[in-house]
Amino acid sequence: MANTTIYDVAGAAKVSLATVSRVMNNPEKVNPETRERVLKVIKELGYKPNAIARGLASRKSTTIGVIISDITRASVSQMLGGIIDVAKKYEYSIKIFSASNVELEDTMRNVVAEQVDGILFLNEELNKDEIAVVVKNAKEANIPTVLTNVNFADNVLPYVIVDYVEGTYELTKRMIDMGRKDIYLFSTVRHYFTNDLKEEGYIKAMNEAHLEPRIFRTSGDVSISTAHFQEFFTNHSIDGAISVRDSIAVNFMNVAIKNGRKIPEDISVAGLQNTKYALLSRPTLTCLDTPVYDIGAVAMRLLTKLMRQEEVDSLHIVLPHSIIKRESL
Amino acid sequence: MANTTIYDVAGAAKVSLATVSRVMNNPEKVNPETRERVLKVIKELGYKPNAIARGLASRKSTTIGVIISDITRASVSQMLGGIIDVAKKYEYSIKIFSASNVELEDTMRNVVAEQVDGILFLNEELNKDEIAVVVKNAKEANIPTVLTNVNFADNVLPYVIVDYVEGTYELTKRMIDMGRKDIYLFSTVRHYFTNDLKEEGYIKAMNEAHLEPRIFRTSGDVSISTAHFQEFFTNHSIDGAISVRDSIAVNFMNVAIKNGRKIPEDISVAGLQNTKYALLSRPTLTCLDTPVYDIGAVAMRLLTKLMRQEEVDSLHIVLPHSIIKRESL
DNA sequence: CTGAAAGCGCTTACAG
DNA sequence: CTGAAAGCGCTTACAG
Repeated sequence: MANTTIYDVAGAAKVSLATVSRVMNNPEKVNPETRERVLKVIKELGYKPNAIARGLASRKSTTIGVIISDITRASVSQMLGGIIDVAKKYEYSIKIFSASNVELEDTMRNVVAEQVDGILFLNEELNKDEIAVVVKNAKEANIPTVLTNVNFADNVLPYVIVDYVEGTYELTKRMIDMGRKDIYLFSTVRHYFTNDLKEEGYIKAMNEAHLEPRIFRTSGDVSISTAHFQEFFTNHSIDGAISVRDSIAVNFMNVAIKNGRKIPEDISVAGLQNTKYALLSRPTLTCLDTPVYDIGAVAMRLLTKLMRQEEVDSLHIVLPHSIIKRESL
Repeated sequence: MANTTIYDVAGAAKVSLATVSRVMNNPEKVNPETRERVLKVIKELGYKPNAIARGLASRKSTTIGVIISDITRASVSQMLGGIIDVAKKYEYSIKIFSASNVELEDTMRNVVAEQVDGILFLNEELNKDEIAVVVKNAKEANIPTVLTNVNFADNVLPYVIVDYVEGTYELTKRMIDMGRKDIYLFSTVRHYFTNDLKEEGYIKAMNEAHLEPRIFRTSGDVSISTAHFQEFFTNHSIDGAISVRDSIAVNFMNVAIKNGRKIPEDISVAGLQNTKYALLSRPTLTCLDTPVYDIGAVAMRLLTKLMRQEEVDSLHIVLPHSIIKRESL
C-alpha cells in the first residue's frame, strides 16, 4: 500500500506541492479558499507528511533523544513518564538510547547521527571523564541538552534536579534531633550521581552533630542485601537507618523485625525516594520526597524552550523537596 | 558546527560519494585498497551517516515504534528493558509512543507517518473496537507488528505472551487443593487485557471445584485499595486471595494482618506477576511468575525477523510460566 | 498568493 | 570495481 504523498494531495487539489506544504506549515500565507480546498483533500486522502522527508528538508526532526542507563529502575521510568507527557503536548517524538559507561562516546555519536533536535541526559552512573565526553559531544554537535536528575559541578549544561544534599541533611538532622546516635546510611556498591549527593548530605549532618558517619554499601538485589543485613545484625549496634533506595530500607526493616527489633521504637528508618515501596511496607516508610516525575516533565519543558530558542528564566532548576512523615520515623 | 557529510568523506578520500556509500553498506563490493582508504578517512573525520537522509533514500529507518500506555507500570518498563536490549543488539532505534484509548487512531497514523520499520504494541487497555483500529492501521501501512503481552482472539497479528488463563488456573487450583473455599480474586476496576485472562483462569478453576468465583475490584492506588480492604473485612469471610497485581496482594496482606489475621495460616495469598514487591513483603508473596522482560526481548527478536523477512518458526509465541513458592501460600 | 526549482544527505540501479 | 545521475518526499528562498 503506497502511502499518499504531498504530490498526490497537490494533484487532487490542483495546486503545486509548495502550496500544500504551506498549508501545513504556514497556513496564514495561503488564500483561505485554496487552503480549505487543500485541507479537504488532505482529510479525504488521510495524508500525513512523511516525518523523515520533512526532517531532512527542514533539518528539524522534532525528535528528542533520551539517554538512560537502566529503564527498569522505578525512578527512571517515573522520569520518563513526565518526559513523555510533556513531549506529547509539544509534539515531539522520543527516541530512547541506553548507554553503559564504556560505550558512552559511541552512544553520543549515535544520538547525533540520528539527528535529534534535543537531548535529555538521565544516566547518572558517571565519573568525571565520562561527564566530559557528554559535554564535549553535546557542545560539538550544537544540540540543546538538559541534564535530568544529574548535574555537573561546573554548570556547563542546563539541568533539572533536586537538592539531594540538603534533603538528606534535613532528614538525617531530624533523626539526630530525636536522639538517635548510631545512624547508618545504606548506599549502593555501584556509584550513582544522586547517591553520592545523598551521602554528602548525610555526612554533613553527622559531622555537625559530632557523630561518626557510617555508610554501609549493599545491593539493590534483595537476596544479596538480605544476606548483608542478616550478617549486619550479628555485630553492629544501630538505632537509625537511612537508605538511598526505599526498597533497601524496606528490606532492612524486614530483616530487623525478624531479628526482634521494633520499628520505629528500637530503630528509626527512612528512605530517600518516596516510591510505592514506602506505602506498601509494614510499618510504612518515612521518606524524603523527590518529585521524579516532575523532574522529567520540567526538564522536557525546558528543553522545548531551548530547542525553539525561547527565553528561559534559568538554565539551572532545583525542584523543591519535602519529608513525608509515616510510621517508620 | 557543520556535521561532516558523505561529500566531505568522498572529497578527502578522492572517490565518489557512491563509493563511500558502498563502503558503509556493501563493503564487499569495493576494492580492498579503496575500502581501506575510505575507512581511514571516515575514522579521521569521525563521519557518521545522517540517519534521516539514509532513511529517506533507503526507505528504511531502522527504527521501531513501541506503543505503550503507562510507562510507569513496572511490567511495562520491564518489557521495555527486554526490548531495548535486543534492539540495541540488532541496531534498531526505538521510538516511544504513548496512546490512550481515545486517541488510538491518531497515534497509529502518527506512528506510520514517522516511518518506523516495525511496531511493538504493548498497550493492553483495549476493547474490541480499539483492537480493530490497530489491526487495520498495521495492515494498511504494511508495517510488521508484534503484539507484546497482548493477543487478539483471531490471531491476525503475531504476538508474544504468557498463558495467563492456564497460569492463574493452576495457582487457583493449588489453593483449592489446600482446602481453601472462600477464595477471592482481586482485580482492577479498569480493564486490562491480561487481567481479563487472569479472571478467566480463576473462574475456570473455581467452577470446576464447584466454588463460587468472587472477584473484588479495586485500584492500584494504595490509599484507595487500603480503604476498600479495610471495609472488606467488616463483612466478608475469606481464606484465600489471589491478586492480578502483586502490589495489591501486598497491600491486602498488610491490612489483613492489622486486622488480626495470620498469613498464610488464616488466609493464603498469592500474586500473579512476581515483581520485586513479592520479595519485599512480610511474609514474602507466592507468585505466578510471568517473564515480562523475556516477553519484550522475544517480541523484539521476532520483530527483527519479520522486518528482515527472515523465516520464523511461529508467529504466535507463548512463553512458559511457573509458580514461585514463598511464604504466603 | 502561488509555482518552479534547488536542495536536504543519502542509496541504488545503470553504464562503463 | 567505480562514477554520474536519478530519486526518496519534503521545505524554502526566489520570482512573478
